Amino acid sequence: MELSLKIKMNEKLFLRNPEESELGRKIIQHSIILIHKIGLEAFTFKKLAKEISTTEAGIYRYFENKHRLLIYIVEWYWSWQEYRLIFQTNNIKNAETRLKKAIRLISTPIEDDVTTSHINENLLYEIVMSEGAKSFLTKHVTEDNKAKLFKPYKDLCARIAGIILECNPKYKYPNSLSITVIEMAHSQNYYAKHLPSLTDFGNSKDESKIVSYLEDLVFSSIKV
Amino acid sequence: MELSLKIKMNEKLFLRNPEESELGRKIIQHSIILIHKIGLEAFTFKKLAKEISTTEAGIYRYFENKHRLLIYIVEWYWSWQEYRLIFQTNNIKNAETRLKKAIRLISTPIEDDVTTSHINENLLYEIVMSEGAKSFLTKHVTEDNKAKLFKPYKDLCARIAGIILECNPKYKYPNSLSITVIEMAHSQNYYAKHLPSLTDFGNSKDESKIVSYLEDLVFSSIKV
DNA sequence: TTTAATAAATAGTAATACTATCATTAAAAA
DNA sequence: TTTTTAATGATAGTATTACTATTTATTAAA
Repeated sequence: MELSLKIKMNEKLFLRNPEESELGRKIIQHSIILIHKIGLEAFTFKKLAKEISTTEAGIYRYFENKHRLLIYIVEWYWSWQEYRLIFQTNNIKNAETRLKKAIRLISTPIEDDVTTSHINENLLYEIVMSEGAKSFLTKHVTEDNKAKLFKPYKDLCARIAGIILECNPKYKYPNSLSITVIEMAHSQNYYAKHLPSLTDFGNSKDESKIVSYLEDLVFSSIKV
Repeated sequence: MELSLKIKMNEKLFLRNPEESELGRKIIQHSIILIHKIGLEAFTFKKLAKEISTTEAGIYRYFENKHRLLIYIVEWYWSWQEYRLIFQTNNIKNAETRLKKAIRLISTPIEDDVTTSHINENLLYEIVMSEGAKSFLTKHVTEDNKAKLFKPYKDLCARIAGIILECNPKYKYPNSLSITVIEMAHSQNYYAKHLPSLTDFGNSKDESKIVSYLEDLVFSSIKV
């Protein structure tokens, strides 16, 4: 059996669906590679076009601008994470076990669980870590939010918040705690790598310590 | 008695010290106003120059580029926060009381405690909330970090981590918890304002709820 | 086969992010 | 007082970015 995961993205994110053509998929694939390599600031449609032997205008036919493309790949990532979470916690009755699994999943990227064709989830994880926040830290968040562009992110947050509530129905801040864990899972990894004195994980790259920290944080808070 | 707080900034941040001239102070003052108004992306030295009736080249004599200017104002803010923390927790013996004070301080901006001349701390707080992370989310973090540009941020983190350790010397993640609180103090406020479903604070703008959440988070973790 | 739609290639524009030059003014040193 | 220095101001110029528009080529349906 050969599986191919296809995530349906919000149509407002693109002008032409990149999943439906060879060029479109190449745009996604190589924008991930290129943003990872040179960073969002230096990334331009012209450079991307060169990489995949098309023209700048060719890419503009798919995406309005690079910020929309960023939201596209970041939200694709969150959808993918929610899918992984659903898949991997399926059939686990115990809410605490599921919560632990969730924490582990969002803190440690690799473990390729499904072949998602042209998208390199590892690079994408690092992009989300270092560029992800930029997708909503703009003057037009409110509009973008109204257009439901951040739905996957909010869905994942709500799902983990749901598990938190299952563990302790009386806990008062499930959403805030959920987003705290999601954010910290990424930013603690970023700090460990680039600004280690902001963490207690040295340069050890030891992700299991980050998992321990987040588990401790969450389970202390909800007191189970 | 008239006090005027002057924070000494890392010299690598500027080409000419903006604190030492009328023009320099105007650059700082109006860059805060303008970034707050139109956002970092739309902010340019040309527009700033127009605001303060000087030329683009005039601003380039003070700052290499807008990213350095961003780091300057963001790190000024962290220095100012550390100053406030030291000042306001002075003479408080009890570590827990100090920690609570610290949480309250970084979560609620206003309470003008000192007249810092040309800098509007309120606007600055909102800039740090929405643009602050961009100062280190770049491809050149490592260099910038080596140049000690982020020292004020790291100092504040270390100071709060210190208080955490005073409360519980055995707690294993003082730095991570400290930076979690600092970050969340800002991003939960940002979410409450722009993406409320990611928090439990509705649109109520009720900062005291954020304080309660963060207090709960911290004191549950360190278990005192 | 013609026509209509789709995509690719080329060209062009306004704005951005700078750098360089030179003139003016004001303050400090000789 | 004159001279020197330093800061500012004014002007111009460049490469790149972020687009838009037009034309040309390709393919698909009538």
